[in-house]
Amino acid sequence: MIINELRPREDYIYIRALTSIRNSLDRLLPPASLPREYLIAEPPENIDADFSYPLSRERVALSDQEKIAKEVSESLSRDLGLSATVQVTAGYLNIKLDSNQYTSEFFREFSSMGDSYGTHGNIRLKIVVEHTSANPVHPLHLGHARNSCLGDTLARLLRFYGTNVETRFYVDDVGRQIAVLVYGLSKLLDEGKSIDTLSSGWKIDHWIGKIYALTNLLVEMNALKKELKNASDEKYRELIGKQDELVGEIARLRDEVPEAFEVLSSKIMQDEEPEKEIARISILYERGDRGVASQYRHIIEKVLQGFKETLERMNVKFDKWDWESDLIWNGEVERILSQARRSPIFSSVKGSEGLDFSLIINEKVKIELNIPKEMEIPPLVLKRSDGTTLYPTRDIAYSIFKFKESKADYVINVVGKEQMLPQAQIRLALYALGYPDLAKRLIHYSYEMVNLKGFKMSGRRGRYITVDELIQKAEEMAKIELERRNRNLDEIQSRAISEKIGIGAVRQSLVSISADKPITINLEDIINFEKNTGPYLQYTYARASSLLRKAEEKGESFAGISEDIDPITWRIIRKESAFPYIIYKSAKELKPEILVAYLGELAQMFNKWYDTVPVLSDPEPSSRRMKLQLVASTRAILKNSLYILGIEPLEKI
RNA sequence: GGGCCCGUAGCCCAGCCAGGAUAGGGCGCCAGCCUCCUAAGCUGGUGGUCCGGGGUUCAAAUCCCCGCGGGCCCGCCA
Repeated sequence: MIINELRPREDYIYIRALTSIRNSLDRLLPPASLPREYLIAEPPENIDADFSYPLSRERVALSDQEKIAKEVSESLSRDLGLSATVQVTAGYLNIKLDSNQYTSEFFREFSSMGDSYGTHGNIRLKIVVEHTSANPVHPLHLGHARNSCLGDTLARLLRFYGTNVETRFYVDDVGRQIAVLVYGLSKLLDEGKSIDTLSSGWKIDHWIGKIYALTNLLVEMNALKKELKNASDEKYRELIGKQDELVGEIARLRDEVPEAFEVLSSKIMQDEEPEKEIARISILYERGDRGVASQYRHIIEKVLQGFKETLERMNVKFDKWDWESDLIWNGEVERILSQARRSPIFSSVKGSEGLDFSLIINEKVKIELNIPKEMEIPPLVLKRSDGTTLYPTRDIAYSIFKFKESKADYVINVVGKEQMLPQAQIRLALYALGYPDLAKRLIHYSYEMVNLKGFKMSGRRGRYITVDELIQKAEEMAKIELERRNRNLDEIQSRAISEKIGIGAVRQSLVSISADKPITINLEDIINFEKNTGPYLQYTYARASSLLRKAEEKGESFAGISEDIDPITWRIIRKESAFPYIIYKSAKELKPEILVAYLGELAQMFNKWYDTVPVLSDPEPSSRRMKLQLVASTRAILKNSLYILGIEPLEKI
């Protein structure tokens, strides 16, 4: 999963050095099967060098090794005007750069680029990131938190890199789930009250989540009761067990929304065939029935309002909100269906209209569309027998819409791993229906599930931890930690800071783990404030900021570098000069965790340096000025990175 | 039954794509550091059959094969 078009900007010193070394190796060595820059790395700490390359893998004669060392050194001097001593030790080419020359070049480019340090210019590439897209039937929960943080961070990262990014939220308002909610809610609204009145005291999406879950459970109960009537003895026992479970779930919700429960339970349990009614509503909505549509939209807008509040707290914003139903009403979905009917892979699947991919699928197609070799793709049913559409059908239309409407080069769908198969089917459908290029540029950015220890989450049953609860918990913990330090902050300041720290903790932790690892957490784990966390970065930033504030007050200058650069300082400078490369790499590979890991290392180096090296009290002016420049560059890198992570920098903590 | 992913210290994770120097961080635990720029910090110590077994290679946590354990998917749900 990479964005192939992204290239590193060639005028950063770190990237120039890397390129120069790679070029000289390529000149003297036989062609390699992979770009040699991948293997040019920082050596272990006990080796006194800045870059190294494992020459032993190249099987070159000893005499040639010397020649290579000489060429690498000469080319660095020629290409960058940088003196370097290059030696071969233990099969490694070890390159040691002139730290003074390198440092002054680093500071020069840093000061000339200012706030944009680390970007790669404006790339003519449009990327759509669709993420979160939660069903508007319950509040955002832990799984969505991971989705939102990943999606939003990817969008910010690509934007910072220099591509043109548009974020989109798909309002999934068609299908059974939402119809269940409308069915239940309409029973309550029949009494003549408004949603706002009924939900008073609740955050609207939280209340609606309860109503949805309760409706679902009562509908299930209704069906179960009927099944019980004509069940055999053996079956009866099994169903009774299931009933007990349902009763437990319902009782839990009854206690939370007692008034709604009274109305819903009597009405739904009396209903002869709730499923029929749910299907009827759903069909009417797809047809665009005015009454039903206004009812639907009214309810969904309420839930979206709740989503927006939560997302705003997390610093997540969307450029566009797309309604699934619009794609049906404006004929986009019907167009897909008629294209499908004309396609050679159109077939009858279990008596319904569908696509049979077995006719087009082969190894080449699988590779092109990023589908695993061994994966079997079952046929895709496009329509229910009642004539309504299925989600993948609508999503085919939506995929094309995203490409067309945004004039996108890539569309990234941040969607759970469990939807791997339908996502693959959508790519195949695009491929088969005449959009092979779009199919190749539709990326399923998949992430694994988030679970709570000892707790099975279920939206349908109303069992989940909401993002709002998560955030609140994080903020409370941050506040306690903040106030324990005895700062004289008033309540307003204290709350403002702890909100930002709480979000920092949550956002950093959710993107620091690779997306393909399942997360099982307890709330205390996700929120911590020590090393390698969002708050640690915010703290480091605040430290750097206040140092610079003090320096400015004293009228210090930030120019010039000192004669001798000590090893700790040199390490940080090298690290900081790699920042643009890290941005390039994490953007190209769509891996924010690369950036996060880098930031943890940088912050740690800086804190270590900060503790050992006096800055403001350094009596030597040139050394003091260089140190201040280093603090400034650290601060700038942290600032840009925190922006990418959607975490607010704090000037003071 | 088939597929995808994960398995690295008591716990959480990076490294795997692109094989290379004694396998890195963090948490925890133990011992230190605030008359000095923010102690959400810093220093030192503790802790590893890289799930197991084969294979390829000068060299395997990394590549291949066979297993084991866990998660998810295989619906006219999304």
